[in-house]
Amino acid sequence: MARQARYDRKTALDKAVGLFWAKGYHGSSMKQIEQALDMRPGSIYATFGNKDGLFTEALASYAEQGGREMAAHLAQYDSVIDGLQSYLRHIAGSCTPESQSPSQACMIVKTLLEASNTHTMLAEQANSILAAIEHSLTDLLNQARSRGELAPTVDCERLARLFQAQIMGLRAMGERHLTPQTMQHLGDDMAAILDGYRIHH
Amino acid sequence: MARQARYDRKTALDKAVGLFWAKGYHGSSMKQIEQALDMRPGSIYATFGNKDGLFTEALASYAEQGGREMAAHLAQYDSVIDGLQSYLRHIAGSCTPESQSPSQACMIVKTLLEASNTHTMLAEQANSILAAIEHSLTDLLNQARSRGELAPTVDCERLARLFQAQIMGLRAMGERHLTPQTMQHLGDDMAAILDGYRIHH
DNA sequence: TCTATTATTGATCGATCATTCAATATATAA
DNA sequence: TTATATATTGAATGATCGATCAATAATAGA
Repeated sequence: MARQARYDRKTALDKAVGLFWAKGYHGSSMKQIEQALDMRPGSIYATFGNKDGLFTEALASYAEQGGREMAAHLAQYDSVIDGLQSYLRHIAGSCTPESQSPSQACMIVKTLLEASNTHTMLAEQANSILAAIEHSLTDLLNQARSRGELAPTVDCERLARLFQAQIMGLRAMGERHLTPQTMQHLGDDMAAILDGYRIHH
Repeated sequence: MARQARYDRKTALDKAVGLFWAKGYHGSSMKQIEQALDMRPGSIYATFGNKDGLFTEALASYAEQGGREMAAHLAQYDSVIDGLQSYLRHIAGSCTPESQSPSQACMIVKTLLEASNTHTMLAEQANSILAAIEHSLTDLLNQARSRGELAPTVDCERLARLFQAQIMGLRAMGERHLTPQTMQHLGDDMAAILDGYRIHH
């Protein structure tokens, strides 16, 4: 009974992620958004409400995809710690000059830092995403401890936050455009930290 | 032979740091800058050139002050590693809700992430400041190694970058507004990383 | 006091900001 | 085909952006 939308919502969101991840909320104008999504203002506002709504959906989409990628990566390993170490090295390795991603730093962290004093709603969204990641990391580490991968004395919540902070630091360092080898070394050094929490030394 | 300036340059820069550190480059409008500095546009432009010039000077001022504070902190300790560990704990402890600083995250890192795809000049400035910090950390660690504080096999450049990444991650986590105890634990856990590089293990 | 020099002011500039909406196009149901 | 419903368009909105500059104020030397 009606005309069908020319634009696929998910495709549009992916393009929005590409722009917002690179330039941030304040750094992306509606003009640039129109260009990136190949949509006219009316369509954008009809579909996503406003710039805030589009950013919110883009950030959620980014987080979901990131979560899926991390889960897929960890699924390749029997050992949780092996998986997390490999994940750190993988992140370090993907921070190369020719990586085509819009930015090396995490979009969630970029949003948290950009919005904390300018756009409370977005900062809170970033915060709750990070809390959810922290929580699922804690679960994962608790499983690892139960399985005997980690020393029984390990505080898995603390280790989860330490790991999360490593990712933040690693990816922020990625924005410095260091050499691939330097980034790889940093990933290795961060991975080595986890060895200290394994059982048996 | 001429009228004297009503505004002290350093005082104005401190106020600019307060605003830019909190809200970032794109998040701070000239209107807000006028208010923060209690200066009218003409005076601001006559003194600092333009918004970019003011931000550049503010960032440099922030970095110098940060460098002085870190040096003062380290000077309290005979051991370099002790000093760096204490510095990590100090940062963690200052990320409390009642800390009156404009932001918990580092302004240099905030600038790097915000400007990397929107304002190349500012990103390059942030980059070179971080490179300078990395370099002086490397020097410091090399001294520590010579003094027998660190294992002879330690790669001090790598350790300097690992330490820098810890600070980035720690202060980014500070923006999450976790409890003081949680932040303190994170600082402790990061400090513990350095123990692994000491001589004797 | 007068003159030269610099600082400050604040109205104003064109550009760009996010957003709106009447007009138009396209699809489905009848 | 016709009527209905939804999607798209793009010019236009008022607000705010960073920046300018002529007018005014204040200080110094003569």
